[in-house]
Amino acid sequence: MLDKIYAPQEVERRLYDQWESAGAFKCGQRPDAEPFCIVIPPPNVTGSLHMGHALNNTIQDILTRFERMRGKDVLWQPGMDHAGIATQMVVERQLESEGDVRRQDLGREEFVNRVWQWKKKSGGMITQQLRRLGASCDWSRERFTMDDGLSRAVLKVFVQLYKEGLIYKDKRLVNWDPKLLTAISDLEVEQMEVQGHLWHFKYPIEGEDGSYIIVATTRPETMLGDTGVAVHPDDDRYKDLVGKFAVLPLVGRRLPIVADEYADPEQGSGAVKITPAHDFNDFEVGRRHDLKRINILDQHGHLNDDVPESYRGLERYEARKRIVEDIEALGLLHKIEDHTHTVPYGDRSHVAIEPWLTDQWYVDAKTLAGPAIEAVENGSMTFVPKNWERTYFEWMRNIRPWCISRQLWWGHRIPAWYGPDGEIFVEQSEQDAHAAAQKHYGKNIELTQDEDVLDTWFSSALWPFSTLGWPDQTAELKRYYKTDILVTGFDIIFFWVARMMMMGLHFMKEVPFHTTYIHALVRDEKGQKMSKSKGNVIDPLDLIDKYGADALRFTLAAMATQGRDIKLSESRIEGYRNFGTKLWNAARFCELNECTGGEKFDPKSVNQTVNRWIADEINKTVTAVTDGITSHKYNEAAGAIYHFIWHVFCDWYLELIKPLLNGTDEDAKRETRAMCAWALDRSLILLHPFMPFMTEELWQLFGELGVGRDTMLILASWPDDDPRLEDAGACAEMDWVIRLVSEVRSVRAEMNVPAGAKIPLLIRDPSEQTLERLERHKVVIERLARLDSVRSITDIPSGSVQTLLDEATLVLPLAGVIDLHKEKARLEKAIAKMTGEIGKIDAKLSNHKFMAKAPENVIQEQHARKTDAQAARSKLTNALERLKGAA
RNA sequence: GGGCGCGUAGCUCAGUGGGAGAGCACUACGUUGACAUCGUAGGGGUCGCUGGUUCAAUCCCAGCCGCGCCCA
Repeated sequence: MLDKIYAPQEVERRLYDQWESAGAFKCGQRPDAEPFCIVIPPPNVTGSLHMGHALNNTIQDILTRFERMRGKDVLWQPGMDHAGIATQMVVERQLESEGDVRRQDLGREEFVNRVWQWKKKSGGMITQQLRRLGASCDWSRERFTMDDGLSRAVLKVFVQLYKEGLIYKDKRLVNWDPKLLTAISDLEVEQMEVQGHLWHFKYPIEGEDGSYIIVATTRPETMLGDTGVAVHPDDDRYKDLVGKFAVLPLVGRRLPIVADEYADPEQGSGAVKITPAHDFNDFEVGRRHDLKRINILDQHGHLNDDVPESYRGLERYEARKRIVEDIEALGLLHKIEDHTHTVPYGDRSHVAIEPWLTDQWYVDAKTLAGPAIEAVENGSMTFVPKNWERTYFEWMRNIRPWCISRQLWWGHRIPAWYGPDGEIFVEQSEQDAHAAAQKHYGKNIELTQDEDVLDTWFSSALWPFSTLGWPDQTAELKRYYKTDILVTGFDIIFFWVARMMMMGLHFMKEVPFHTTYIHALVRDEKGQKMSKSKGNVIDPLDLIDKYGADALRFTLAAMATQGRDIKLSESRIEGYRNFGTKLWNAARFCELNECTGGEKFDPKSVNQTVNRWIADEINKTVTAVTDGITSHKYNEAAGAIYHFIWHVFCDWYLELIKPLLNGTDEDAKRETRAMCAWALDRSLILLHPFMPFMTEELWQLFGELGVGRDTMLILASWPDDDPRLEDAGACAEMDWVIRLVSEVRSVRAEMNVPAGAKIPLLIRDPSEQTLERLERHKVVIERLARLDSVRSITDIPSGSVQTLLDEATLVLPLAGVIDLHKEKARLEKAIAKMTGEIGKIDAKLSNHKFMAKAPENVIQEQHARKTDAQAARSKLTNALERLKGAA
């Protein structure tokens, strides 16, 4: 006997182990089958499961399990990335707390060792958490971006792109993080709006005593690096000054006054100071006018030795204060205004980023983007929902060089070696570099390797082919590339999707996946993105502990509507937990009634109307669930199986078959048991991708009760839509039964007939068909509607309540029981509703434009509706008249 | 400033060019041994506002109001 209560904690662990140890997740076991491959968006090795992962991986697992059951050779490729900055920060913090040790104290090699130790001990917690969610990844193929194989891919890609001129070293302004002491890419910078000030300084004009040009700035401290002043060429106020020089206060440097369209006449004074070494826009202006670049900051954001002595070593905000004071003391402070502007912050360090002039490595993203744009334009890769392609195009068409070097120790070290004269040798190994150097210099010479490592996303960009074995031409690479679908959130389109497209097309000559499904972001109740720093995260593991993984997964799937973010509410999860319980109890019913299957059974062979009906209903559900998943409308698929199990199978089918199961017709009993078992099995199959644990548990338990199973549910076959099971007649008939029962129940409840009381049902004006149906379903109708008899009549007893079912009038003789006032009110309400309905239809039918232009079937439909409504109203009116007569 | 999206029942959200839906919450009543994590019945919405297209608009179009996100 099934336990009274389903206990997810025990079941989930046991079944996951069973699946994994049986090799159910492994790819390559169906060599003749069509392959299906998803690569996981590699979570960060320092990370733990959050709601975004839960949604992302639930969707991937639904697809994976679905396609596996459809018979494909499925690979869900798991793994993690090494998260350069995040991981280095974690280990540095650990060293600091353990013994006040800095990484520099250990040296590079030892530090990297410690990171690997950390990874072994504490990294990758998330892969265990994904197991708790039920993720059916092929863990035997788990990869890590710092693995030997993936590192080899990184080396090969870097060297090849360098030799093709698509990677180069350049001295440019970068986004410098003065806390983490590394460059970061544009994407790792967050623009934050802050309340600041606009300081207006007077810069004296050279050789014109008492004459000034006023410049406005949000960053006074950078004035020490000014090398020019720009005004708009059309700005009449300053026309005379162009070509002259200003004198930089505090420093004394001569600043050429140049005409440049970058200067906005509306902004501030219309004149802008130019600091080419510390501002991206100024850098461009400086380049146009050949202005000097003077770097005044060190790596920590402190003033360096290229400023007047008294400012050297000052921290940037301290310097700002001092400079404003000193300018004011000189009488050169014109005014200070409040000013809201955006300031770049590091997404990891949360400190203001400095544009800083350094040597860094860049990828020529513009060139690589070409084919990646084209692949989406020509449909080789499609976004679902489609409108995300606009976002993709927008970014790709305006893409800038990608800064890939990082001043870190944890990551793929850049395979570039320098000779004593600065000559660069980029090769896949030190040995090759030496060989190249030997050739270049004609002798053996000492080389030093570049100190920097690569952006983590550089290796992630190779993920769809590096995880499959590239650069080796493995069987898996051949079989599973291109992969089928990438499932991810929109926040990662630039970071990852775009870059995988570029690298995949360049190195594999084919897109990495034909579809990118962009799912919602799981937000908090205020619609805010969940983040640790905001402290608004909901831990999915807490929800799994409380409700089970199945309930969480089902909730996420049911809410995964395209184009809308998910605001998660716990009551919804509770509701779907209850859905699981409902199924569990239905299964207990099946067990109690020996509906456990086992024999070979053809659902087309059944005779009972109720059984033909449920076969048709299941068939419809197969179609709905299959279509929902294949069209990525997971909410529709989840809704379809939910509705079937609860509101068709449990609410009606099980109730309708109770008389048969308790009856004496052995053939009908046998048939019904078999059909019921089959229907439950189908339900388990269709629900499995969403609720893998409970369905597998029931599948196996019923296998033990029946004559066993050929496979675990995870490997069972997904059904096809089967037209043979369609049965419109049975559906119409059972629909009639259901409406009859519902109608009687409704009247009883409104008339306050005690739930336990059995009453007679009389039917007037029944058609032949109605009489046949009544005869066939008499027992179940009496049972479900709590009736002691059902018969047809010609005269309506006084004091009866009447209601309508198609052509027939249902009469409940409740004299003495009914509340006349209530019944009168009920009838009047029903009549009013019909009158309203008729009025609306009449308005249409009397509109000659409607009659002239509406399609014929719509007009027919309106006529039919009017006829029905009129008939209904007339019967209701008769009933009301009779009631008045009785009173 | 540019782009994307959202305003439908008390809450969270589906949906459709021709008869307004779900889950939760709420109200009443609980029988017939699968299920109180449940059953039966019920109340509740001028589908953000204003115009337009159409025989017909909650749905398509425009504008407005409110809200969110991304990019500059």
